[in-house]
Amino acid sequence: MSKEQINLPKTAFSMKANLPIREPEILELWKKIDLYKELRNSKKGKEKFVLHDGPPYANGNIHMGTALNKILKDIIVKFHQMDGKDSVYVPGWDCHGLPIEWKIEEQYKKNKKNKNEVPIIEFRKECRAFAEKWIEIHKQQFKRLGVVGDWENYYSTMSYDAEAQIVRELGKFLKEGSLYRGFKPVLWSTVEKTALADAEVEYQDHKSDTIYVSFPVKSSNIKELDNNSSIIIWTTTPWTIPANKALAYNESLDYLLIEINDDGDFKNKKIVLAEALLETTIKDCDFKEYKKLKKFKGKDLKDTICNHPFLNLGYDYDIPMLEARFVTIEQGTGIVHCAPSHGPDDFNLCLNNGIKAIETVDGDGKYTKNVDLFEGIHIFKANPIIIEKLKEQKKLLKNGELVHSYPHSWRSKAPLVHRATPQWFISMESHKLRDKALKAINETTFYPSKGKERLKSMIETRPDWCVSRQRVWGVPLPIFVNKKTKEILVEDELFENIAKIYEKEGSDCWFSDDPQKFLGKKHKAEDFDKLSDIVEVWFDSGSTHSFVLEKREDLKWPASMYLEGSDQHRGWFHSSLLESCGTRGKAPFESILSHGFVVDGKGLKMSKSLGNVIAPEDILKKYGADILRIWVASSNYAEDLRIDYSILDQHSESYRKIRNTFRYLLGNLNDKFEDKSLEKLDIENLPELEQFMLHKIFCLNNKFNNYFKNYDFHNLYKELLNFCTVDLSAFYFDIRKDTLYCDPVNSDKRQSCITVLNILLNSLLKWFAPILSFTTEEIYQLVSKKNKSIHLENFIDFPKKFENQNLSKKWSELIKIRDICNISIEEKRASKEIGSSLEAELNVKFNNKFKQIVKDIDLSELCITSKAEISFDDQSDIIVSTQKASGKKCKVCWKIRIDPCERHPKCQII
RNA sequence: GGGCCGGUAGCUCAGUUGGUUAGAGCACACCCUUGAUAAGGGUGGGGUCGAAAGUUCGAGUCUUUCUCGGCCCA
Repeated sequence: MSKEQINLPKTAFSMKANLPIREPEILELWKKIDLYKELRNSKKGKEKFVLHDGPPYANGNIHMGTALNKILKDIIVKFHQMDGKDSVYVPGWDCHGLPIEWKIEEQYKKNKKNKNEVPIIEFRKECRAFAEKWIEIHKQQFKRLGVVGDWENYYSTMSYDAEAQIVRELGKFLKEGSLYRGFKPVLWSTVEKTALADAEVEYQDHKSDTIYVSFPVKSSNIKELDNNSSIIIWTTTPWTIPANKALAYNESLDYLLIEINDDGDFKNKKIVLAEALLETTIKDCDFKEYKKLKKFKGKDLKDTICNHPFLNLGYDYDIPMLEARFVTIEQGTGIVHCAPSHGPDDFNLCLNNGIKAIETVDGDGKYTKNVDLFEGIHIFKANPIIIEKLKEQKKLLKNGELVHSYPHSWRSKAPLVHRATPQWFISMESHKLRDKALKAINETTFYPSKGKERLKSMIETRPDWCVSRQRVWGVPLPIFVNKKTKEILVEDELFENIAKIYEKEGSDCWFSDDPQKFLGKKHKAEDFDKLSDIVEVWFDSGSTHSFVLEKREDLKWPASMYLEGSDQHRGWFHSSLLESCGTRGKAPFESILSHGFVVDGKGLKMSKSLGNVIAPEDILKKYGADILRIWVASSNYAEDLRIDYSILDQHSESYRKIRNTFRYLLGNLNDKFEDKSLEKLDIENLPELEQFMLHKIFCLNNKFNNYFKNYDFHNLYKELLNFCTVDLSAFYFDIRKDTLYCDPVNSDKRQSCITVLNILLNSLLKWFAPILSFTTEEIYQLVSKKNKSIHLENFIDFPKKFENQNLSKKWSELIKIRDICNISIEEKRASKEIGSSLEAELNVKFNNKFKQIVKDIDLSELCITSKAEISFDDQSDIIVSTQKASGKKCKVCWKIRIDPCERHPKCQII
């Protein structure tokens, strides 16, 4: 009979979430109402927030890193939308490039098809289809995470518009003159006359000539290094000596200056070599008599200049000594001869020191006219000639042979060489690109702030940007070279003409159609060589700001934010910055947010061999997207993010707490939510506890805003979760159960509580919506008809009158008193004298100083006991004693009373 | 191998300019409740702050070395 007299919670919102089943239904709803369109309509004309999507590569299923990235983006986009902005999100994909080419080639190999027999056009079509297929798969996977965006009008780097604009962008660099032709070494087969990719290289044993060569010192900061001294190098490629441009040492190694006393070319000469390699070198060179003159650190070699061993044969340029970490004491002399045209290390070291590579060997393997004395000689026949010349110049200490692992062509099995081939570079210096980029970095906000230094130090030290690739799946470099003058054709009309053609039919035609089509009427095709290189893919994605942000009406340039993993400091952040600074003098972003990598529960990276890989799909099936979204929100993205099933289990526990908080609210509101005006609320007539809760809401909202402004989600989430747990569940909800269940439905006190529950429901729904996108929608659909979706709502602006610092201070004290009482109650519970706190009666003796605080407070209500007697004196602070409450238990409110229950006088039982 | 970043309770995270016995939530243990019930409440245990050395009256906070991990580069 008593059950009918109380107001128990009732709601259609189930305790069990069943997210893997329910979330797809919510996705259907969003599709049905066209949520993205609704979002745009709802904020038409409002200030825009544009998070520009860094395009993932359209290849392979998404992994945890991708999921993290997309969810983080979605959370931020939704926050700004609810903050009143038009927060536009256009997803994109990166489509060109080698990995897709490889995938298609793999398919060819499987089907015994020869790539060289397939027309480029056909090959490229297959690449395009492959990318398209993955875009569709990715789309579904991203949507399932709850990511809301313009999925119908996504962008891709292979769209005709994109390819056209990339040509225009390159045109800008060409016109400016900062895009120049240089040379860079690639692995080259002189048999097939082609460059080889890493995958086409096999390592086999090969017999090489070895030589020890002396480079006479021209000048040095080490005074003992006079004109009678030489630097000694060792190499297995004598034919690269004519291409030598520098010597490399390691600053942390110890070096020796020794004098040779044996008869021969080096009698009484001084030579330099690494101390650790003295013995092997002396032995190899058959020296018997020598003496050590000086020992010094590698760093002392700084600024030393040498002469080329062929100085007297016209090689009269300086050979600087450069510091390089790749110099080791494994073999040789601890000093490495550098031919920038014939080795990647050499090339990079020289490039960083302003020494450019030139074309020294042609496609057949013969020295070019750039090589004095040896022009026309094939490099594989050059070694004996070079060795002979070195002997003649008295620069050869010793020659020999060595069998070692060496790269060969997988097809012809011929040994390969590093050969400098023509490549296209964007200069960091010629038009002050580096300075512009560094300035732009200073004007950008970084989350976390350490990203700024990271990007800056990369830009400070990076060499010129090589943008050409000898592959086929990409945007062709729009370059014609005059056959006679070797000049590049740089004309706006040309670039615009090519761009217009690409806009219509894409860039495939570059490889198939008559070059005259691109040149127009002004030039004759037969006068020009048309390049077949393509643009490296980082230029593609670095240009997205130009064909997405600038071109689309719904976006803005620069973007409000770029958000990617921290590896993109070297990648997309970097290339976008350079492209934009080169063409527009400014960064294409106002802020950069970078996040760490997903690692396993122990902090190790995920790998198949460790067996610690978790796929987003597994999580969606077992937990649902909202749990994954909680994981994103609660992790500190400034560092690496750990995930395993125990971590996810923990987050599902938190989710249940949050879900039950909502369930309590909904149950007591009987699913009848009323969006009451906060301004009109008569706060002063509410009970103090309700006033205190409004104050709590107000403060939490302030914190919420601050955390949100700093994109500090893990603290924001923690704050929300603690609010649910500490302030609501264990405090307010627990205390107010009595009122909600047992007071008359329309009593002022109960109605005041209902008002606060309404406000709480509304607040929590909105605070959580960007994170718990599905669950908040589920609830919103249940209780609100105002909008079609929770995501169309705005955050609440709480009136200042909610704030009440004095009351807050008072209630903080009361909570401390409550804690003390609880300890006392617990003692009686432990000794089995009482069970429920309602079986307890408190006697609290306060110091007089508490009089003000406790004056109008019902301690029994605060501590959920049946009775509380208080008294005051001047002794100690607070003394609580608990005893079993005497009397009868009211059948309705379960309070134990000697007198009849004032609320339910007829329901007393024993 | 080099550069950068990081290591605080089982987990996710706080710890201002060095200043009392290092905090929160979750998890765990025990107890209560059975009118939020595959829920809810109470109490409690748990950390040589990655390791060592140093600076200091005093170090989770500063310095050095080492170690483990991550990203980038070679």
